[in-house]
Amino acid sequence: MPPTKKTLMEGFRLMLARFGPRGWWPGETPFEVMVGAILTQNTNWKNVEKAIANLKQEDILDPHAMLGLSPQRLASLIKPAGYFRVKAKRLRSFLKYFVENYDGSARKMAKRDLPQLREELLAVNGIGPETADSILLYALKKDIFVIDAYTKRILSRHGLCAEEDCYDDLQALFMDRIEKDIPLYNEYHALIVETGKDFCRTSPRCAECPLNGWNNLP
DNA sequence: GACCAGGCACATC
DNA sequence: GATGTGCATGGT
Repeated sequence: MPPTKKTLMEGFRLMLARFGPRGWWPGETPFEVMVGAILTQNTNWKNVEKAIANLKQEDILDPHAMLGLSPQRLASLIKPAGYFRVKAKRLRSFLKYFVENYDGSARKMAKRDLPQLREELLAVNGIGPETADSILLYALKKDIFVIDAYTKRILSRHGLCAEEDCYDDLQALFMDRIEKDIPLYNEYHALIVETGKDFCRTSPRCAECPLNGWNNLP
């Protein structure tokens, strides 16, 4: 039932042919990517953009500056992204970690190796596996494959994973098979999100699904 | 007005 | 260990 490398790469090819390169992550700096990764938890990206625009407007899209805001002020600025109270708290947890350990420098942070960084990030309140891996791959250019709800749904609809598979199972499914290639990891996840927004919601064969025929399902 | 969106922590059994 | 629930805005 788990896919072969060939199957995984065929899925990638199909999605890329449909959508083209997605140019992820949408963000001008590694820090903006980190902030976006927390703000987009269970939230539409359009809403995150509004929140980030507010931070830019105030000229405080900077780890030290953001940490200097009161929690209430921070929450009011990120309001459009939803869950603004919890996310203000989560952002502050991350900012505290980032400033205390790396002086708010993504370049310094990136010098550490992947396993250590992943462990550190997962220890920060409000950062789970998807957020940690998004920061690692898209902000710090580490070789880690990002899994999300779409990934599971798409694989499951196409008979390529079990319904009960967890985050780590699915991550291993990809990383044990496809080349260790950061641009490929980047694009593959982005294409899964693009596909998942409109397809594979209920059946593997919606009329316009770019993955029709994948894994030779009837 | 229901439903969904690029999750996560915490309570409870 | 599995399951349920709160968190909240904005678009369709």
